[in-house]
Amino acid sequence: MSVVPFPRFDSSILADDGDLRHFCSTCAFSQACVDEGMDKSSLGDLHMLVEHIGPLHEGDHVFREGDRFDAIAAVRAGTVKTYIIDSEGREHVLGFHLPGEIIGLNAIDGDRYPCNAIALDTVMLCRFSFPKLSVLAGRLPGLQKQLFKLMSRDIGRALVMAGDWSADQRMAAFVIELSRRLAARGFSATRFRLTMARTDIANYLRLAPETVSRVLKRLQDEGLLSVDRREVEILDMEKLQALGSPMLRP
Amino acid sequence: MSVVPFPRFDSSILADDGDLRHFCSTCAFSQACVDEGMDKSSLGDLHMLVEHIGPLHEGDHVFREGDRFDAIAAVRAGTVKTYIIDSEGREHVLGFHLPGEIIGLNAIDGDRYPCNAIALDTVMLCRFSFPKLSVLAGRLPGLQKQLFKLMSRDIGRALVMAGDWSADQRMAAFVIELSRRLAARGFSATRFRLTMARTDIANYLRLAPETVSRVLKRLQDEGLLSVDRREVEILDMEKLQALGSPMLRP
DNA sequence: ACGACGCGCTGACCTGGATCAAAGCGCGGT
DNA sequence: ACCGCGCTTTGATCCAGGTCAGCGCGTCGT
Repeated sequence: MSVVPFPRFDSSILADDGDLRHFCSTCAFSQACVDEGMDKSSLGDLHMLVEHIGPLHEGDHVFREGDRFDAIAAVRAGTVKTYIIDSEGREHVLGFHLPGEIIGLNAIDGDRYPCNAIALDTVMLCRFSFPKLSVLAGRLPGLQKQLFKLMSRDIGRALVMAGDWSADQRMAAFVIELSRRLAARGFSATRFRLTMARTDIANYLRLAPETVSRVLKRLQDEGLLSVDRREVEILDMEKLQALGSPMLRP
Repeated sequence: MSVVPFPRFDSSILADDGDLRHFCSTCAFSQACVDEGMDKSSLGDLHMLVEHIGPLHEGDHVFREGDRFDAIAAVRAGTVKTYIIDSEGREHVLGFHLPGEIIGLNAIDGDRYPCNAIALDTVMLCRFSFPKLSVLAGRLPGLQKQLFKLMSRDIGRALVMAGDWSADQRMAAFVIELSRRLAARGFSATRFRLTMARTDIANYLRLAPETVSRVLKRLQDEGLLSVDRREVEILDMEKLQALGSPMLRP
C-alpha cells in the first residue's frame, strides 16, 4: 500500500481503491483551484501529490498537538474536530471541518501541529504534503491564490468567533454557518444531522453544555428550529438569521 | 509624488524621502522573507513594489470596511488598530498591529476589506500591492513561505483569542504578548507605553472598560505590574506568565 | 489661569451564563 | 428483555463580569 499515513492513527487505515491519481470528485479543493484560475491541465500535477486517507472512524485522531507538521488535508467525507487541551485541562474546540474544507492551515507557521484533529464520524481525507504543495503553488498561480484565500477566510472566521456575542447569537450563527456550509456541498440547508456532541458545540461556542441545551430548547419553543437529539430542522430561517446576523459577515 | 495611497485617508499624506526603492530597514517583512530562504538579490524586486506611506496621524484611517482590497501593508512605525462595527453598533477590535506586523491579511478572501484600520498614533506604512506580491511570491519561494507563515500565525492567534478565558488570563496574556512583540522589534520587554485607550483594550479582550481598569489595578496591587496612565512596567514576569500561560501557546 | 472635555477610576448593583445536582433516555451489550 | 453507561436535559443556585452612576484628574484651548 503506497499510502503514507498522517503521523499518528488510533486504528487501522484502509486505502480506497489504491489509485492515488484518479480524479477526486468529492474533494472541492481541486475545483476551487480551477475556479481561481488554475489551468485544468494542471489538475494532474495536483492529484499527483494527493494521498487518499481513510476511512478513519469516530474517535480516531488525524494528528495530535506536537506531531511534526508536513501536510494539510481536505476533508472528503465526515467531520473532523480540531481542538486543544489547555494547561488547566479544559478542551477548546477550534473548529469543525466538513467535506470540502481544509485542516492544518494553522500549523504552517511552526514545524508541529498546534492542535489535535479527531474524526467525529467516518472520515475520508485527501492529504497534501505541504512542502510539495508549496512548490506546486509557485508554478500554479490558481493554486497559490486558493491557498491564500482559504487562509485569509480562516483568519476572518476566527476573528468573528473571537468577538463578544451572546449565547443566542453564537448558537444561531453556528446553526446557520453549518447550514450554509452543508448547502455549499449539496446537502440540505434546512435539515441536517449534528455530527458533534453537545459538549463539543459548547466548547466551540465557549458555552456550558447546559447552556447549549437551554438555548436550543428556547429556539425550538420560539419556533425557529426543531431539534430531536442530533437532528436539526431550521423552521424560520429569517428569524434565525436576524438573531445571528451581527456575527454573519456578508 | 508617485505614492499611491490606500483607498481612503482622513488627512494629508506625506511621502518620506520619495525614493521608493531604498532599503526599508525598519520593515521586518523583507528580512523575514530572506530568513525564509529568499535570495537577497531578490530584495530589489520586493522593494520595487513597496510604496512608503505616511506619516498618518492619530485617528486617520488606513482603510475602511468595504473599501476595495488591493494591498496589504507592513507597519513601519506606530500602531494600527483593526476593528469592525457590528450591526448593533458595537465596536469589536480585531487586533493591534505594531511595527513589523502586517495588516490586511484577512481581506485577501473577498475583494473588499472586511474591517477598518485606524492609526492610534503617528504611523508609517509599507504598502504592497497584493496582486503584484502574489506574482512575485510565485517566483520567490521565500516570499511565498513567509506569506503562508504570517497568515497561518494569524489564524492561530485568532483561534486562541476566540477561546474561553477569564478576564485575568486575557489581560495577562495581552500584556505579555505586547511585551514579546515589542521586544522582538528591539523595544524594552518590561517597560512600554500602551498606545491604545482602555476602551480599545476592552473591546479587544471582550471586556468592559471598567473591568480592564479593575484587573489592571488588581495586578498592580499584587505587584505583577505597575501602571501609570498608559505607561506599563512589568514587575513580575514569572507570575504574569503563569497567569496568562493557558493562552500563550509556546 | 481657568474651565471644560475626555478618559480613566471606583463603588453599588444587576444579570447572563456557569456550576452543581439530579433525573431522563436512547443505545449497545449480554 | 433487561441492565448499565454516557449523553442530554432540567432545575436551583452562584458568581464573574457587565451596567449604571458619579467622581478625579490631566490636557488643551482661550
